[in-house]
Amino acid sequence: MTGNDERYPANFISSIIEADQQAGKHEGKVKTRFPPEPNGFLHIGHAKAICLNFGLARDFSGTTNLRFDDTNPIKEDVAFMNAMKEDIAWLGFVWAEEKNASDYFEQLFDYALQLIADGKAYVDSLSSDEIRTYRGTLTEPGRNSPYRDRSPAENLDLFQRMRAGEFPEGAHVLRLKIDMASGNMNLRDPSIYRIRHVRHHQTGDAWCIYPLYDYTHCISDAIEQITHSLCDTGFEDHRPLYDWVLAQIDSPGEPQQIEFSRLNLQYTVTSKRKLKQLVDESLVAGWDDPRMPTIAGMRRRGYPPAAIRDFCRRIGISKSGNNVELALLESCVREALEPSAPRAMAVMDPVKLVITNFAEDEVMSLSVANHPKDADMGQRSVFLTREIYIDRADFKMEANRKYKRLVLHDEVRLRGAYVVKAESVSTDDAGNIVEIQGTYDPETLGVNPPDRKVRGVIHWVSASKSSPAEFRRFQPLFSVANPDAEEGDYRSLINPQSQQCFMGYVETGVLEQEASVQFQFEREGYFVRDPEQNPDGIYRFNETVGLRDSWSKSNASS
RNA sequence: UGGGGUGUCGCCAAGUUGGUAAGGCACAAGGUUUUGAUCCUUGCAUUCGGGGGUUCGAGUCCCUCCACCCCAGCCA
Repeated sequence: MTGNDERYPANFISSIIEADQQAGKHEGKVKTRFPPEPNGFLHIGHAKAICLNFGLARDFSGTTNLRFDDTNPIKEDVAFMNAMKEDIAWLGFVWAEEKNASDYFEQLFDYALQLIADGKAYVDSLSSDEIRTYRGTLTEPGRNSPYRDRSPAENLDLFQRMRAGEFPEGAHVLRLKIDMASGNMNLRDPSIYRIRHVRHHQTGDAWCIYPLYDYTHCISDAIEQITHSLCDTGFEDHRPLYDWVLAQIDSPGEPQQIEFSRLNLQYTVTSKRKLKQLVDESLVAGWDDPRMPTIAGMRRRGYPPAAIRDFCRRIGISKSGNNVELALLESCVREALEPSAPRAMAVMDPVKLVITNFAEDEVMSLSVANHPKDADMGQRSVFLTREIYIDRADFKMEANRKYKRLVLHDEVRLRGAYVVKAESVSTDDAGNIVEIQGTYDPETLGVNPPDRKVRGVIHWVSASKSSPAEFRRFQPLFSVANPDAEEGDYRSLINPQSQQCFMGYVETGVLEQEASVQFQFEREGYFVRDPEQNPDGIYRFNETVGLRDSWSKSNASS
C-alpha cells in the first residue's frame, strides 16, 4: 500500500516537472507547498491538493512545506491551524517545514518599500466604493485613481505612517501601479495592503496593515524556494500578477504557478462558507460530523487515510471541470477495508427467533472465522442460544424462490451455525410480528443437508449472549447530486434521512476490541466505533460504508 | 473581438515528435462462495463538442462555429 503503488499516474503537471528536471531547471530540485488559510477545516477538496503537492514532491524526490496563508486575521484562528496539522498528518504526509505567511511580514513590507521607491506602487486614498467604481467593469476599462501619481516620497511617507497606525481602517490602501485598462481585472492596480487594526494570531499587535493574497503568495513561494506552486484554476488569471510581482522585485526564487481544476464531488458541498454555515447553524453535529466531507468527518466515519489517498490518485489531475461520483470514493474505502476488517455479526433491526428444539439454558460456543479469505486473522467464538435475534428484513411470511432468506415453513442457514426452519410467528394486536418460532437441524453444522437446498445465509446474534449497541447509518448529506448547481438555498436540499439511528445487538466480543478496529458486520457494511457513546452509555457504531448490494439494486429497478 | 479557461465511453482520465482510442469507477453477463460481500472471467467509444481543411493517414496540425466555467473583495 505504499511506495510505488501510490505514485501519481501521469498527468500534465508531472509532465511539466519531468521536463523541468530534464532541462536542469532549479538544478533538478522539486519543492512544493500546501498553503491553506486557517479559517476552517480541511475537506476532501483539500485532500486532493494535499495528495498532489506531497505526492508529486515524493515522486520526484522533493519536499513539501506546510504554509498557513494567514494574511487575514479577521477570519483566522490557531485552532484551525492545529486541526489542519492533525488532518494532514493523519492523511500520512510529513511536511519539510511549517511556515506562516506572517513569518514574512517584515520582508513583504521591505519589498513594498522598494516597489514604492521604484514608482511601481502607490498609496490610494479612495474609499473602497470609489475604488470599485474606478475599476470599471468586465467590458469597460477602469480609470486611474486621482492619487495614482503621488510621488514616491509621499507614498513612502504615507505607507510608513499606515504601518505606524496613524490612519483608521479604510483610509488608505497600497496599490500596485500596473494597468487600469487591462482586460484582466487582476491587473487593474490591485490592492496589496490594507489597514486593519486587529490582533493577529501569530504576530499579535505588531501590525495594523496586512498584505493581500496576490502580493503575499508569490513572494512567500519565492522566499521558500518553491519550484512548482500548484493552485486551482480559479487563480489562472492571477498568474500574470504572480509573475509581475516577482519580476519587479529582486526575487529570491523563481516559482512557477500551475493550475489544476478543483474537485467536485457529487452529493456534497465543499465551499468553506457553506461548510462553516452547516456547523455554525448546527445543521450537522460539528466539523467532524461523519456526514461532513471534511477530513475530520471522514476520519470519524471510518474512512482509512489510504483510501482517501487512493481516491485522490484515481480521480487524476487535469484542468477540466469535473463531477466525481460518490461511488468511486466508496469503492476506494471498501477496497481498503475488505482485506483488513475482521468480520462480526450485528443485528440492527432485531426480531426474536426462538429455536424451540434448542435447550432452554444451553449456550453453544461456535468457532467462526474472522475473515473468509485470511486464516491468519483467526477464529472467534460466537454463542448460540435458544433465543436469538435476526434482522426483520431477513424474514417474510411468504416469498418466491429468489428471496434467499428466512420464509415461514422454509429453511435458511444461520451464518456459522445451523440451518433453521421457521415454523410459526406471534403477532401483536396490530399484526406486527413480534416473535418467530422455529427449529434447527442438528445435522447441519458445517455441512449442508444432502437432500434439499437451503435458500441462503443470514446473520444473527444471541439474545442473551450479545450486547446492545447503537448503529448510525448514513446517506449523503444532500439529496441532489449537485447541490451547488441548484437554485435556492442549498440548506433546503439537506437530506433529512442522512443519518438514521438503530438500536440493536452486536457480538459482545466486538466491544472488547480497541475502538479503532474497523469491522465488517456481515451482510451490512463496514462499521467503526464512535468516540462518543450514546446518552444511555451504550456503544455507538458509525457506518463507514455499506457493502456493495447488487440485490436491492436490481430489485429496485424491476 | 473585455480577459482567462475547458470540451475523449454514464463519471473520472491517459493519449511522446500526426500512424490508426490506456486504465479506474459504474454497468451487464457468466463462474466460485455458509456474507445477495469478496474473488475470477467476459463485455462495454469505428470514435475523440460540431463543421471544414492539410495529409497516404489527425483525438493529436490549420480554419471556423458551438457549449460550458472563472474574473469587477481593502477574501483566499
